[in-house]
Amino acid sequence: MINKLNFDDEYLKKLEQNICYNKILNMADTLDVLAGKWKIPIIVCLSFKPKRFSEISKELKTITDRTLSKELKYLEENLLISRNIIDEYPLSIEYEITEHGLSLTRILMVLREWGELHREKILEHHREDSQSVHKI
Amino acid sequence: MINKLNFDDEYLKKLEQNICYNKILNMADTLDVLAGKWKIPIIVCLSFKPKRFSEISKELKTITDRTLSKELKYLEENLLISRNIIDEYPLSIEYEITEHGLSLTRILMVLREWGELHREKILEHHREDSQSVHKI
DNA sequence: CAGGATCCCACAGGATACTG
DNA sequence: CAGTATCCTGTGGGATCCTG
Repeated sequence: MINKLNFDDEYLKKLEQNICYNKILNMADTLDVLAGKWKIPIIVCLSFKPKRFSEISKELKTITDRTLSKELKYLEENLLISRNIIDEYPLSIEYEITEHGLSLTRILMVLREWGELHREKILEHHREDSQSVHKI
Repeated sequence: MINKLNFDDEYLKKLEQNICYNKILNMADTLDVLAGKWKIPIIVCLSFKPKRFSEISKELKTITDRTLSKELKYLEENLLISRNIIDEYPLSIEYEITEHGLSLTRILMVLREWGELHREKILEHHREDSQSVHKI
């Protein structure tokens, strides 16, 4: 989670002087937690209520067991979800979003809002493009 | 930029009913704009002032020309930066962040803040772990 | 049911060399 | 200077099969 961006030493110094370096690292850390195809869907899926492995798998139908397993482990290590053993025999486990996981809600809201804005911008720009083509 | 998450049709329906589907897509779109090793550093680098290809390359020392070229094109297509031709002979081009690009500032702030919080959480958790080890 | 083990492919991004 | 073209490698994640 540290120095994913691989700046060279000299630039790091500059950035550090600008107090910029750690800021960029923190951004990268957050992106890391949300990166990939399935982390957000899993988080959203669990944000409604705790669910079991097979339930999540069913809801996100196209996810593979392997990937779901890895992602759940990752999210647990990052304290975003907890893995609760409900029954020993037969084995029954429930995944639940933590408070820390819920603190991502604000991020997701902001991401969603900007995504909407961005989509508008892009569409608007393409409309202008096709208009100017017609003008010619 | 559409349906990167590859849900199957039935799940899409459910999600659509929950108005959840488009929200997740918008989040994914925003992440897409920020994903990868270099997009944020480039945006931050240009957010101070317009710069030329070689200047950016120098500041982010370890980036390759190929990657910088591709990323600049991507960011331009997404209207986050503009490519301004300063001189024809000799060729001189300046990259400048757009207003839309600056609107990412809020996202980056929120990402940074959560990244700090997250780092604290993780470190705190590891401290607890090592304490309980010492207790034993 | 809740996963681990293996194999495989597509794609991001680095290294290097070349061009208008 | 401002890139493009080729080649190459590491990694995310799918497919498939296996286990406590």
